Formats: sequence, C-alpha cells, structure tokens
Amino acid sequence: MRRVLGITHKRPGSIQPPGFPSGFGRSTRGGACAAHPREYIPPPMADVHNPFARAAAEAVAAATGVPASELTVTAPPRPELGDFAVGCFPAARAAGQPPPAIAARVAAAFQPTALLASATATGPFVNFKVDRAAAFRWVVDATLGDGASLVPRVTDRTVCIDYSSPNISKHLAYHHIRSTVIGHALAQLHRELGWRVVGINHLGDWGTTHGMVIAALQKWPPEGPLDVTTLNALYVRYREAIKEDPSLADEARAWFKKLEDGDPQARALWEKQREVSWAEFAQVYDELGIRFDEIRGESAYEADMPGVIEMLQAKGLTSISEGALVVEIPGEKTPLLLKTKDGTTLYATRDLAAAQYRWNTYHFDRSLYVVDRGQGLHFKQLFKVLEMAGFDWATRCEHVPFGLVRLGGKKTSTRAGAGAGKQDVVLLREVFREAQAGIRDRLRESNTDLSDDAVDAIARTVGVGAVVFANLAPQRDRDFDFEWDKVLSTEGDSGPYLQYSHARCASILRKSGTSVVLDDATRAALARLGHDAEWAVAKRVLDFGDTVARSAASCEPHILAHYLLDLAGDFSRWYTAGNGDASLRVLCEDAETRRGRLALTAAVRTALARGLALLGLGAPDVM
RNA sequence: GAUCCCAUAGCUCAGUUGGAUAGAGCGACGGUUUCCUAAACCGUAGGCCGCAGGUUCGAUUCCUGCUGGGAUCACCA
Repeated sequence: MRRVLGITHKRPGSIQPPGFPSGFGRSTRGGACAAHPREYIPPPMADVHNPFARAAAEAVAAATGVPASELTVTAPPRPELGDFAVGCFPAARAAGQPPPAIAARVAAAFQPTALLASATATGPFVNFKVDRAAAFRWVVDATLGDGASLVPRVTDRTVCIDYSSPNISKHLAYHHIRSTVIGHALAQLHRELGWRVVGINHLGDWGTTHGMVIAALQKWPPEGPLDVTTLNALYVRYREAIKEDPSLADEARAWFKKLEDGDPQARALWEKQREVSWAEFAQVYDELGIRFDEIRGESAYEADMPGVIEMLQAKGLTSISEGALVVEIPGEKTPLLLKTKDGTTLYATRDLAAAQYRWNTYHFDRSLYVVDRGQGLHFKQLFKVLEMAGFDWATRCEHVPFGLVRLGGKKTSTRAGAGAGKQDVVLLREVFREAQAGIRDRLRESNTDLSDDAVDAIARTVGVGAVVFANLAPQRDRDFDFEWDKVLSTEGDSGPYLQYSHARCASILRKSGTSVVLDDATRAALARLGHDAEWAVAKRVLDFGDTVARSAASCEPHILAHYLLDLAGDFSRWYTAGNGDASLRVLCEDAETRRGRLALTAAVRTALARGLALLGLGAPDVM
C-alpha cells in the first residue's frame, strides 16, 4: 500500500484545450464541506481508554442502573474535590429524584476497588478519587512498556489524507503550511491509533498555467540552472506580457494542448518543471520530516476524464448549462462543472476521478481533504455528486477545512500570482531560516559545550518546531494572522516550550546516571510517589490515549497540542517544586523515592516525545 | 443578495455530545536561581463569554433573530 517517495510520472491524457489560466498563485487545494459536517461523537464509556475514568462511570452505573454509556466523566473544577466526576443528572431523571440525593446514595454505597479509592458526593456530582498507586503503575506501564497500551488501537481501518498539494513551478509559501502541517498531524494521529494511512500529495501540475511556463521558457530561455524562482518569475512575466499582447494567451494554450497531446518537447519541459519544483518541495518536506505515501498530481487523472464523464452521463446526471457540461445539484444554486464550453475538463472532474481512484485502490474508511475553507462549496458539491452517482462511500469523504493565513491583516494566498509583490508572500524556507538563526544564537549562549553540529541540529528541530506548533495550536477554523514574533516565539505556549520540557526530562534522566527499567523494583518504588504536583503529572498522562483519539476523530490537532501544553506545565510545576526543597527533587536523597520519580520522569518524557512526534515536532534531549 | 465560518481578559487563544467558582500564554506589576537547564516557576491585576429572545432544573456551549469581521457564490485551481 505504501508507495516509494517520488514523482509518479504521468502521461498526459487526451485532448481538451485548457481552460483559462489563473489560479497559479493559489494552492490546488483548499476548502470546507458544509454538506458533511463531521461532528465529533464521543465514544461510549465502554470505549474510553482511561481505565480510571471508565471505572468511575461504571461505579455510578452499577449503583443507579443507568447505563454507563449515558454518563459522562469530567474533571472536577478543583483537584482537591477529586480526580474524576460523574454527574447524576441522568440517574435523577430516571429515578425521579433530585440529583444530589442520587449522588449521596451512590457515594454512600461505594466500595473501594483496585482502581478507585473513594467517592464523595458534592451536590449533584459524585467525585471519585483514584487509587494513586494503581494509577502510577498504569502510567509507567503504558509509557515504558511496549507502548501499545498508551492509546486505544483499531485494526483494519484505512484513511486517505489529501494534504499539502501545492502547485508546481511555485514556491511553498507560508500559506501552504497549514494544510501541510495539519495533514501530517492527522496522518500521524491516525497511524498512532492503528489506522493504515495513505498520505497523498495531490500536486497541482496540470492546466494552462503550465502551458504558460512552457511558452515563457521558449520565449525567454533562462540562463543557468532552472529553479523555482526562475520558473515563477517566468510565469509572472508571461502573465504581465499577456496584458500587452493577448495573443500570448493563445500561445500558452497551444503549448498546453501540445502537452496534452504528448508532444515530446512540451512534455520534456513540463517534466522539468515538475522535477525542479519537487526538488524544492522535498527540501521543505524533509525539514518537516514529512513523507507522503502517494505523490500523484492532477495530471495523473487526465486519462480518466472521459470515463468519469461517460459514467455521469450514463447515469443521466449531466446537462448543458450556458454551454458547459455540468451536474445540476438539487438545492444548489450553482452546478458542478465538468467541462467548460470549450470542452476543457475542470478540476472538479479531476477530483471526481481522484476520489474514485482512492476508493478503488484503498477502500478507505475515511477520506480526508485538508484544504482551506475557501473551497467549501467545491467539496460540498463534489461529495454530493459522488453520492448522486450512487457511491455510498461518498459519505466517508470529509473536508477538513482551515482558516486563511493572513499577513498584516491581508490574505496571503493570491489568486493572481502575477500581481503579488514579494512582500505579500512569506516563503516557508525563509521562516524556517529565521527561526533557526535565533535559536542557534540562543543555544550558543546557554550551551557553550555543544559542538557546532549539535547546535545546528537542535536549532533545526526547535526552529521548525516553533513554526509548526504555531500553526497547530489554534483550532483549524480560525484564520491565522502571521506574525513573526508569534511564530518564532520560544516562550510560553510554544513548541519550544514543549521541547524544552522534554529536554529537561532527558537531562534529569541523564544526570541520574542510571536507566529506568520497567521491573518489579521500579513498580514498587512508585508507592513513594503521591504529592499533589506529582499526582497532577500522572493524572495528565492518563488522558493521553483518549486525547489522541479525540484529536484524530475530530481532525483537530490543536486538541493534542493543548493537552501537551498542560502536560508540560504539570511537569514544570513538579520539577520546579524541587528548587526550594531538595527533598522534592527527582534526584533526591532517598533512593527509593528517586527511583519512583525517575520512572515518572521517563513516563513524561515518553508521552511528550510521542505527542510531539504526532504533531510533527522533534524532541531534542538537550536545549 | 444567498450560503458558510468566526465573536470569551488589553492582545493571541483554550474551554471534553449543556453542569460545580469560565482557564492558559503574551503584555503589565511584584516575587523565585549557593538548588536536577530561568526557553522555567509562583503571586497580583484584568470578564455582561458580541446583543436580544427561546429551549432547559441549569446555556460560553443547543435553536432563532440581530450586529460586527472574514470567506465563497460556474466555465480558475
């Protein structure tokens, strides 16, 4: 199922003169689907991974007769009230009694279990306290064991994720990062949960745009090696030239037509564009640690166009509207366009083909399109047409929309790439370079014993981490205002803060001079743990699995991002408690306590590292 | 005009199918380092959760309307 990373070389399909250019300054992708609003549906209590939370619900269920699936477990507003709270509202409704009375009865009948130590009624809630020793054991086993039990796993499920999907002959600019980073996080999250994941880069490599670049290459042959900057400049210049001499548009069309017809010269130039573009994209993807399972551009579907159209025609779905071949959609004002009045296929047609290809190839349970919200209507209609065509799997297709990236309050992704001045676009590689430079300086100051290579390596990891995290922390739907200070921030709620917390864990473990081993002695030492700051850390780790599941199910990486901030904060509070009191340090005098604390530190380190990896961030051992 | 998204502290944002005293970060002010890395931690100040109705025992959360901001609305992708 996995494909080797590389460009799938594509034979131009048939005919169709190209549509009118434009759109070059825009990612092929971007959009939201209002027709299929995928709301996150929490799992029934029986599927909650945290065994302590589940036990709390089951205890109330057993005492009241209300099924656990109807109960919700939450965290009490203040930790001293308890660890997990179950509201007695459903039981009260069923019994016709006030919730506090039910809560009191449940608490009175409670008998301690292996997982739960006590139950207290507070108003309508039953607040459970966990058996801390059992919880510490669970946390350490789940994180330091084989890793299987930290998160809930599914089997035999497949998800296709279309993300990043830039246009060739153009730089990866900052506005591409959201799709790239969100898509990658969703891929990682699903992998963690046991899904088969097909990460797809649906390159924008087809259309008259590319005919324009070919024409420009003919007209103004560049000197020296070709790169994306040159290609983009040629494109911009050509577009400008068309304004003066409209016949150049026909020339570009003619070149695209040649490309479609398999003309060797056109094809060679087009392939060169792809090659040069991919070389640059690959550098950025490498920097981000992203590998796609399938790199299959729009050109790959050109040969499927006639079949798609025939299929829709055979089902009687097509009609001619204003000269264009369309599918009218009940309840929609505008139809889905399959072909222009000139006979050119459109991207909707290619998306229909791509959707079918993905189904036929992977039989996915979910097919995600991580595309900006502006494309909402397109996907809504696309999925609707698939449904109208009788594909019941259409309901498995989901739009994963995200907000715009703005620069100084302005939209940065430009439809008319020609008019975009340099100041309107922030290049991704420039952002990374800037981020890494600042961090490199910082490291040289604070870690003078590090080699230059080590400094460079850490600066890369932390610099990228800052940028990636800044994009993942806000929920997808919100627009994103690009601000250098914020994106490059290494303090407070930031990627570097998480990485720093991880480095502190690593540092403490390093200084212990021992390695944490998951054995009986370690488990026994956990009995020494328990003060509030320590307990807060362990309790947080209990939620790791359910958080990952929720984040993946709702396609919201920010849920995990905020969880990790909480975890890092809990850990920071814990270890700084040792600043004023040596007996509270991990590396304290008492050997048994020390052993237990080291195990918890190792658990946090593992949870942070795994969480960071899921978001696409590295976890350095030194900062 | 139609549709969609958003509105929570000065700023940027969280808030787990409706529940207990709405939380972080930044900024401001004040503290913490002979001590496992101060990229950290603690404290103080700061809120009509846009407005008005509705459903409910209970609404920041769900529904309707309104205001304000953004996006989309066919032969571009």
